Amino acid sequence: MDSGAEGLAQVLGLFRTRGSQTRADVIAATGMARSTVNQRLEALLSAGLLCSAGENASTGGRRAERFAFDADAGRLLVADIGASGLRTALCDLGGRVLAERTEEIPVTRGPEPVLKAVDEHFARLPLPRTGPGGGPALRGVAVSVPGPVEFEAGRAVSPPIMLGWDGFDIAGHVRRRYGVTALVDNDVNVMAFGEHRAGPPGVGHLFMLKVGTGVGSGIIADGRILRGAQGAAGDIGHLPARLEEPPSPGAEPALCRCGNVGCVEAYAGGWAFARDLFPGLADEETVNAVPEALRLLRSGDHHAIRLARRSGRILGEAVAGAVSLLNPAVVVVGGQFALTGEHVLTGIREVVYRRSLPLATRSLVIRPAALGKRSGVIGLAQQLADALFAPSGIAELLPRG
Amino acid sequence: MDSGAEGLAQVLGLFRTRGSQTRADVIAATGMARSTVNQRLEALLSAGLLCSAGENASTGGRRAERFAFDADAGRLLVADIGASGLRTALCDLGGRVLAERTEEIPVTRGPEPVLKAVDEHFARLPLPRTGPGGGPALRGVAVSVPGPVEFEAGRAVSPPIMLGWDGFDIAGHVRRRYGVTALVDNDVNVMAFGEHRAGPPGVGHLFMLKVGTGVGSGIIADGRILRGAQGAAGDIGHLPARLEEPPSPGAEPALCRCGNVGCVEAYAGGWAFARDLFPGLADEETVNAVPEALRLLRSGDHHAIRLARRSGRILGEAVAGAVSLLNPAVVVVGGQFALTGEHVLTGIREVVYRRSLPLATRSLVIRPAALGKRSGVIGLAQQLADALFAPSGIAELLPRG
DNA sequence: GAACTTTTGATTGTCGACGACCAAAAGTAG
DNA sequence: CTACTTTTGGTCGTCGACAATCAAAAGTTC
Repeated sequence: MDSGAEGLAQVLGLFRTRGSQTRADVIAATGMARSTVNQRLEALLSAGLLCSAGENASTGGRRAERFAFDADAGRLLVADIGASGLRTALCDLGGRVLAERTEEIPVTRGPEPVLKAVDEHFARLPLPRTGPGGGPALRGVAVSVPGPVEFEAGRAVSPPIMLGWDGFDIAGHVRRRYGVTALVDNDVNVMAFGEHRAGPPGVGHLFMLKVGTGVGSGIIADGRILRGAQGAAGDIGHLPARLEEPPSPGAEPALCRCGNVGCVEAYAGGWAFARDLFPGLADEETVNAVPEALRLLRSGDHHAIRLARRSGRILGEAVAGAVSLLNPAVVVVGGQFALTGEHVLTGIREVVYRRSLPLATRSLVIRPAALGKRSGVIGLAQQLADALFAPSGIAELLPRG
Repeated sequence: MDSGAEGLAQVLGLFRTRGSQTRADVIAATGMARSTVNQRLEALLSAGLLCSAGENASTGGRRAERFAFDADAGRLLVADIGASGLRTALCDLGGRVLAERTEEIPVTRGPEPVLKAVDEHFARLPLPRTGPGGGPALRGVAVSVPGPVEFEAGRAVSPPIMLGWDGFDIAGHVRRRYGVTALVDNDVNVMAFGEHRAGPPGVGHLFMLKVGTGVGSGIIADGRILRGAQGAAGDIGHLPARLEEPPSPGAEPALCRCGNVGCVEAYAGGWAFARDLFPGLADEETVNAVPEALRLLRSGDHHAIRLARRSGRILGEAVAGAVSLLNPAVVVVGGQFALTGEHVLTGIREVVYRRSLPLATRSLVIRPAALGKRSGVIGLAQQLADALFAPSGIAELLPRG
């Protein structure tokens, strides 16, 4: 029954994280006996999860054979559902994007229409029709949504901006439709995970800030996603904002779409940026005006730049708090608004390095998302691959039960 | 070499967390074979780590024998070093305090004098002179300090308020002196751990706020202490404070002892409370005036109560941020200032329930430290016991290597 | 007291991981 | 070509975990 699933996962994990390895490398890294390593390698090779990868240069004798994880042994479908848009991708098992599609669709339409759109994307992505000999098979599907997720159950819980999604069993929906492993997570969590994996190994503590239409964050602590008791961790966007100038007398604090007032998002999110850039806009119009606002920012409009920089500083205040609390090694900034020019990032840096404590900032790196707009889909694929290749799931991938 | 250390630790862990168990319980919980369970139990019994604990009521046949972790199989010495005081304890292996001592001594004296004071405490605690037949042996020593700690190395790093401790190898010092396992951690981390273990099982996410002379916090995420990249996580005390009233024009933001201005601690910590309660006090005197200020608060002085309540609200603003970010299941409030009456706690509750998001607060519990002033020492003992009984360390506790 | 339950102790054979050993393969240095 | 290195593939005995079995011990119910 067990038959070394633990060891199989350990060996496979080695190849997934460290790339190609020789037998001797595996023995040194795992501490397993040579005979055991050979057994595991043979099993993984015959399952098609490993492949030969050339030979080492000789060090005086016979050259050592290298093996590598075969990312082409299967395919993953992922859907990164944002507040206002959708990005889907076909990935290999290593999390590389082979093909992708995007679409503008507000998540507020509700689960059925949005997941139907996802299905259409998946149908049009060039997934090889999964036959026994017809190319790599589909191994799993992963979906992220812009709100809290009860991770084990794969369902959305009390999402503030996802009308109609509360309690919807997303994982069940997907699993029924595609008959493979399904995974659901929060959108910023998966971005954080993607950036974490893309970064240098050994960095276990990462803070991801997403500044798109709204503002959210994801936390990697000790290499794992920090979800909190109800899966609601990382909600930095609805913290009360600290403003640089004292509010002018009589001015009311900004109303936020979460129903509260004075949230970070209500001053520094993408929609707040559009609202401030185009005064007099109706409330319903601000969200739709975000793309236009970003165009203006990209074109170098001075007023837009000033506003973006100010957003960055307001965000910086919140991030500085998170840095003091979590002491991450790196802060990654992503999302459409933050990735439009360097203005938001500059504002964030300005405040964080001034505000946070010396020990926490001494070697702190604040950088834009290395994966750009693909942080989410890549993070989804990485997390899904982790789930597939965990000791509990690895048995299914081997032949003969 | 290995000989089932993994399994031994697993079985022992079962008894440590769930109390007394029968053989059948262990088999059900671990999934190990009966023969294996018997082997492990025999080993642990002969090592004196388990003991017999009566029998079950019969369910129709022979009564099942119960076994329990024998907390008296060894002793632990722990020292909880705070900013202004020291609390040491002799504990059993279950973390129960058998004897304790306290002393007022400022940590700023430096490592040698303070650790010498710890040694004197240890010498006076009724530790049975550890002989082969002379009572339970000393198994480990643990120390906590009020500043960031590089946990693996067991040394203090860049502590803001611990002059002269930077880089001091506390664990090495202790290990050399007592020749047993030594563990060093941050004071609030160990309090968080103690409260976490004392609370109901299954609560993996806890936020600990300590309000004593200063202000600090400790984070339990997924059942483990969150330390951050440099061991500096949890520094809530030196976040910029959000004040309820707009600062009066011309008023300068409060100077903090960390060198910055406007920190939470500079408005809501114990020394700030003393400063505001006794205006005109010299800077050097405020810290020493804290006990007197707490006496006044305890006596029901109206002004003191108002100030304490205000401190609570300022702390609440910071805690609300942490709650949104971390989504803990419970917030525990400890420290001398917070434990003097309910005033500070009331202020915190007032703000957190108003400020934080519905999902995060729906089932959030905010409670005072269940272990009172002993959170620290008990947390130290618990953590030390965990380290001793981990798979890597369990071999040393068994006879015959 | 007899029949039935349940726990416990002891034995045995199977299987997988390990480590030691040997021999073949592949290459380098002279 | 020869001697030496290094990797690889295989065999084999040992040991620990497991599962199955049997028998004794302890207790309940009738």
